[in-house]
Amino acid sequence: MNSKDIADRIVEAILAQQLMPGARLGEQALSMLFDCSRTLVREALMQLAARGIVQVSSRRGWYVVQPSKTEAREAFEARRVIETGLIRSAGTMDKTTLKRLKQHIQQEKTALKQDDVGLRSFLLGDFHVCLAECLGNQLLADTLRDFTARTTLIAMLYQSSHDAVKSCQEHIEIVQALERGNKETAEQLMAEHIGQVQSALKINAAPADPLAELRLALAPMSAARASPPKTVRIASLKTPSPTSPSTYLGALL
Amino acid sequence: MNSKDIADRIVEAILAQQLMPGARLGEQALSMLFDCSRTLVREALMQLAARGIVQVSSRRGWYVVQPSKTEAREAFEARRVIETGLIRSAGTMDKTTLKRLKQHIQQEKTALKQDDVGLRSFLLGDFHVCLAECLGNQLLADTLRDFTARTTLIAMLYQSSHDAVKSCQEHIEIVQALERGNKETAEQLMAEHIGQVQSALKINAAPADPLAELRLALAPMSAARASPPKTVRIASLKTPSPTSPSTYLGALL
DNA sequence: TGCACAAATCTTGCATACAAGATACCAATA
DNA sequence: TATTGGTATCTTGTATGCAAGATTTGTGCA
Repeated sequence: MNSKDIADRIVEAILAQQLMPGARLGEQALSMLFDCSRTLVREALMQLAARGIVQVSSRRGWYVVQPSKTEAREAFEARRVIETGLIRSAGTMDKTTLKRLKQHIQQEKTALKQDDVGLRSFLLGDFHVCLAECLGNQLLADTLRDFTARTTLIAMLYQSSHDAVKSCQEHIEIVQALERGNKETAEQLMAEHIGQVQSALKINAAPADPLAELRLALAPMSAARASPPKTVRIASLKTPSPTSPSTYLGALL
Repeated sequence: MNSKDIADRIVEAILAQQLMPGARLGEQALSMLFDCSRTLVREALMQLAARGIVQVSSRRGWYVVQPSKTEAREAFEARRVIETGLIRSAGTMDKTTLKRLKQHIQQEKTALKQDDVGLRSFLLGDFHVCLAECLGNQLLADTLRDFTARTTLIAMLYQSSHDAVKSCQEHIEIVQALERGNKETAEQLMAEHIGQVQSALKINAAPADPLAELRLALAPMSAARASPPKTVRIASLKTPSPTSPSTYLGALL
């Protein structure tokens, strides 16, 4: 268990929407979880900070990033630029490569059927990384993984209403276009696909409500039952930056 | 002096061609140089490793990366994809932005006149980062800085014969096209510009020969003079991975 | 009750100590 | 001379200790 494994695990958890934006990543909690010293955890977090996945607030703690609206726009633009550009500059794809993409889509379908939300989210994002690898650029594929983690966080933060089934369908169409050798169409479809995901964001909604669950769990009763208070005071419940460590960190195991 | 400063300094030194590919970055040497403990140095190196700038060989040491031919191709393709895509997806540029770009080019010209090789190399690379910032995407600008560091290392490794004056001239033409609002031309020029830099590489030359100087300095005599030994034994001169630490690390001050 | 202030606790920041592997060096031997 | 084996040295890998700032908690007071 080295620092790279820890970093990878955290990124995976984000891609699977098991780590929310703003989630606390305490050094001690992680060191206990991965059964190692804080040193290794710190190294992993430093690497993730360099990749823009987490950030540290001095002597307060490490947190999964909460991209601002500007950062959200930039992340989607970055993905659009890279993914369409990669398709455009690609040569023709051989059979083996197409097979790999089709297999990936099969996995997506399976995850959709089984309603495995974590795996589904991971695979829908991983498709784009896989495609970049298939198009022969590992450097951009790695970059894209980080950017996809970012857009996944953005989707969680800005309450994306995007439909997973639709997303998968769009992946299918992109691969079909590539199979026909119709790169222009593929590029166009990819641009639209990313645009779809982006425009499904409620970018003006209250960003990041870590109390949503509590609110839902505690609020309703007073509304339906006897004399409700003038205003629902739940809003004033003290806001613990994230939920309890165990809730979030459990996702890493 | 925190780990970010150290990392930044190392990247700058690479962009200024003051750190060669394969250069050794000893933790102790750096900690003495920056007057801090190995801990901070390690954090910096970890961040740079995550960004693909340095790599560690287990219990042997840290080294500036030496991109393979494949990685070289990927890095140039990545830059081409990102920079042309960024121009394509950009809106119109305002006066302030154009002014900044022109100022940057003025700096390039000054460095060229003064024959300041380090500053020249840095500025020629930084132009692309600056442009990305001007086009309104900090995320891609940061990514591009790392990729530019990579291509700078590649240029050093594969003995680029590219002309700095020509490069600056191409920058001028790109900005002119942008000023005219002619994005298609700008995109085309950028693609060609990056292509020029790439094709100036001697990609099939012996990559990274730290002994080149010694070889040239010591070998010729025996060939022209009296009874030469059967084989020139220079090749068996022990190969010190890089030059002495002081030579390289001096560049960081 | 509400508020202000102080103490206790929690969390990261940084340095250092020691372990362990890799390399270089040196001597002994065929 | 060339090679082999062993030892010393160098370098990173990891854990831990302590300092210092931030936050939370608790307490006394009005």
